[in-house]
Amino acid sequence: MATRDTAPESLMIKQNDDPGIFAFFNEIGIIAQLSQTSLERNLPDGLKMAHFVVLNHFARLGGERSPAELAEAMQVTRGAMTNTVRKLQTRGLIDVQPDPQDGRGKRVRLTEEGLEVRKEAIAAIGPMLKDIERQFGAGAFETALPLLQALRKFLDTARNSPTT
Amino acid sequence: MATRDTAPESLMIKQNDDPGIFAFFNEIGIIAQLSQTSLERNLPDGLKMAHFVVLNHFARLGGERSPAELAEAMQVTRGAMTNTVRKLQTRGLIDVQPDPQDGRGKRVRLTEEGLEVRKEAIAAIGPMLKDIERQFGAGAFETALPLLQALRKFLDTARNSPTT
DNA sequence: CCGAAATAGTTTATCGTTAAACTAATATTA
DNA sequence: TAATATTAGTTTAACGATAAACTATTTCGG
Repeated sequence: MATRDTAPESLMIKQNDDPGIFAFFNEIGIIAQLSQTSLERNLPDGLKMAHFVVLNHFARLGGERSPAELAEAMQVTRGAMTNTVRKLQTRGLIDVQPDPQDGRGKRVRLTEEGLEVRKEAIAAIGPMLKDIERQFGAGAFETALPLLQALRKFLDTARNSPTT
Repeated sequence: MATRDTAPESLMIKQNDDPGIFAFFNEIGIIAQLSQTSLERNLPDGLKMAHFVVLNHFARLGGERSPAELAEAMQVTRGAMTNTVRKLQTRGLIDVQPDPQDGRGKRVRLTEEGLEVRKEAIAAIGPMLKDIERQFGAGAFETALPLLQALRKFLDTARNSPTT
């Protein structure tokens, strides 16, 4: 019995140990989730963001890459990139060849069909992005970008240094 | 044969169709992923962010909630919250009772052990957050927060309106 | 040169998430 | 009040991610 069926305020925290930085990461996580699912709902052919991002990388920067380089650029594990590359290859959106210089490696590049699908994808999600831009103003995102980029680099560095 | 073994620059995009807003979402996604795995590596007992966030919610705001309310607050599906609630309950970190007012519903609240574990979690990830704060200054995150919160609300609203 | 260490990529197990189908209970309304 | 619609919560299938173990090459050092 006792007072066991209410028990709320006694379990509350009074002190402010939820600084802005935690709220910040919290929002980041939720936005990432919501924006990803929103965008994927509009992407053609059940294309996922993981795939689109690779197509986009190639389309913007050209050339060819090893899977390891792609994993580094997208900041995912190589295992994850193995899956992404396999999916894109199966769909004919990228071309994968053994690296003639290195028996362990592979070389990946965009196919014309990949470029085409990427174009469709851009067209498909463009309106949604424009919508958001209209609501917040394009400048808002460009303003926030530097902090995000710096933070990303910091986290990436921290990840590769065990005891920091 | 043809010229099929180089094929790079012809597949490049010249026009700037990668506005800041896309880079923004790109960074958001990567930061979410990196920060989540970094934080989870330090959380006690293999506690995941999904679990910690629920504990934190209760600890900060007190009271009790239905699983549906929790799902709404965390911006995940109810199916996801079903899993999270089950895990937390199994570990004794929350208490789950049938809702006496509604035969379909449940009422969830924090246990003392849940509060304790949350405290340990805060202690475990605190240094990492402090580290980041030291690098960027606490103000940087508070400055960026309003945009993120507004964007989160926008995406949440858009999600619930099919044709926007 | 040859054995050890590093590197490229794959595989397996585990996990959290969404979407959609499903059960059970409550509201609505005709 | 009886039929219908809505709501709470669960379950299943599919998917992308990490982490860690594993294979196959290449590089490096003695």
